Amino acid sequence: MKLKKGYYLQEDVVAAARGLLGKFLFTKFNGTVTGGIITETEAYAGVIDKASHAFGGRRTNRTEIMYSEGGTAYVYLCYGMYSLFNVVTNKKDIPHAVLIRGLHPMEGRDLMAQRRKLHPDSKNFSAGPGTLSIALGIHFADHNGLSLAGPEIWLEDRKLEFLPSQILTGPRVGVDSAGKDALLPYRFRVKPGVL
DNA sequence: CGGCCGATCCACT
DNA sequence: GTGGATCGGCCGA
Repeated sequence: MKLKKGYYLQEDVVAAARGLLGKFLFTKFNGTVTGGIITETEAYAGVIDKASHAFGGRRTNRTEIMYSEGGTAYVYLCYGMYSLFNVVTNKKDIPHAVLIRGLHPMEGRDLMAQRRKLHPDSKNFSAGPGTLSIALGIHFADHNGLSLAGPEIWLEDRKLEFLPSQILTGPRVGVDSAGKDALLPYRFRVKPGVL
């Protein structure tokens, strides 16, 4: 079943990020569903987090989406060519977000492979934040600000749980310029081999 | 308006 | 292990 609104409203974005491991992420465009199990996430803790786009309470056209109510998609362009998909959490005006960094394909594998221009038997064709969005067909120009309660992009809880021993925790990727905040253990991923 | 830079990926060495 | 691709957002002038 789809994740309830209450899940997205939780105040602890780090707990939310950890909790999203094992949840399912789906997209449905042009009638075809693609998606799978979330295997890697990172928490971005809003105004007090130097690695967050909303650090210091910055509000711009781009970051405005992060101030939406939890349960909204924040999709932005990275390095000029990759759409990165985030789940906005917490109540309106608190710009928390969870970056989805890895997906284990479960449905629509053929279409996902086709979008990636890879063979369906390929491994790891949705294993990074950029490739994951390509595989799911998510694009910053089309899907930023979309509600996760809608028919195009949504998350489901299928009662898959990981043991603490199956989860790795560590510092986030690509945030070296965030000073002390770059060291925070806000990255969570399912150990290789578990799935 | 100009310049810098980024929550990345892949081909190539 | 390294560097190029590629362009919107942001900031300072």
